[in-house]
Amino acid sequence: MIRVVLAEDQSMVRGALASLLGLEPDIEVVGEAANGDEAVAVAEATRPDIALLDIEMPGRDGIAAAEELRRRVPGCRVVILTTFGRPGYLRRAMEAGAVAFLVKDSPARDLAAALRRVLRGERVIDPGLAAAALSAGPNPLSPRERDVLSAAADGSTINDIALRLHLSEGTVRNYLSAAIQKTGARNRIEAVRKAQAQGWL
Amino acid sequence: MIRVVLAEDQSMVRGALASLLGLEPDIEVVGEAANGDEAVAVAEATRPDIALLDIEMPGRDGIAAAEELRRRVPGCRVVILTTFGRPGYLRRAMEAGAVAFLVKDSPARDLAAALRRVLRGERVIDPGLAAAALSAGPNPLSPRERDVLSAAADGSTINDIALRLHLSEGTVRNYLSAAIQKTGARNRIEAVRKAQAQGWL
DNA sequence: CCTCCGCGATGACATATGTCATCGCGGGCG
DNA sequence: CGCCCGCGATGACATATGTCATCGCGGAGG
Repeated sequence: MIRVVLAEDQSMVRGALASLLGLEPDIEVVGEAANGDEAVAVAEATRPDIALLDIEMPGRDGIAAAEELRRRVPGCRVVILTTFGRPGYLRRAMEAGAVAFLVKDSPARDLAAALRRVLRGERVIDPGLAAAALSAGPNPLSPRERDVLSAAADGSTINDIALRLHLSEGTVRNYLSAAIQKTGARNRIEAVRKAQAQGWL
Repeated sequence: MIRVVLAEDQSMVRGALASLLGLEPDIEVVGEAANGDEAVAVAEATRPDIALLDIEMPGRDGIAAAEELRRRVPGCRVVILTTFGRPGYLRRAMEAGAVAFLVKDSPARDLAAALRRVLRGERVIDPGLAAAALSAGPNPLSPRERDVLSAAADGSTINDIALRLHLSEGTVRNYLSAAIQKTGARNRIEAVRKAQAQGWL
């Protein structure tokens, strides 16, 4: 039996995925979690073969959970299952020790097949996505540029960001300007959207 | 048997939901669709008791599909199942003829229960969400203000929007200014986010 | 009939934003 | 050691954005 822990914040989707995996005779869902912290705790308690993690979750996200799991539950292989095939997500997931990266709009039947391949020691990554991640290159934003761009995402004004990050307004403008250049955008909104599409935030 | 057509764009989630419903002895998934147009076509062909529709789908969305279904397949009851419990979505779904509105982060076991209640003629709506929709009031944005705000969502500049909508720059600024006032925002980005959170776009 | 409201536009104005040059500090690296 | 790079800052400048007053048109409704 392949023992799986499932982490996904939307309960209905989580329950549905559990039922999908339950159809397979050789797969057993031994634990469920609604966020990254729960996922680590449940995996420590149940020692599954595979942790199937969503990325977008409140609190600790799936990628951070993957890093933690590598340390705390070494025998557990991490599979990322996410809505968005952002190149940056794939890169970060691999760096965090994931062995497979699946997107939710591939066919349902692929899921069980991927888990079996993972248990045989294979890595499972969509070839097109892998190519996109490689051709897109690494994240060009410096840590501080990322902070500022993230802070700008919700419509905050320069002043808000400066106060929140304890920076001068001019500095914020400079970082924002740099981020706009590096993303090839024309203003901060485009920069935020492009960076998010790449998984750089 | 309750005969259900399922529309959801992410195939893995769609397959998982189908398997979840398949566990119920009195429910049968008789058709699946990946977008609103397919949903209408499949429902016309299979005449299900219930159409279970996601809102966010490419092409015709779940709400537009609900309207179409009311005309084309009158016996079919529409249930909306969506990620976001935005007040404006609920309102629009009800106006489009939906009889139930479920959010994906309620427990998986609620889904089948809701479908049974719907078949008994009940409406199923989360009380808290209903209250939020009523207290938020109707969409205060005029159709044109919505157009302009939507066009601004991707980081387009005033000039881009003016060209795209065949308006003068000043007019675009005026509409944008009005939308900012009505949403209580401080700039267009906040206005876009607030309007989206309410389901006004 | 008159009024209100949405649509579309113009002009003027005050700020906010984006860009650039330039500075100092400090850590890593050949 | 000298160089580069990230961080933080300042000042100046050109645009972009947001606000306001005001106009005309046309349809809906008291």
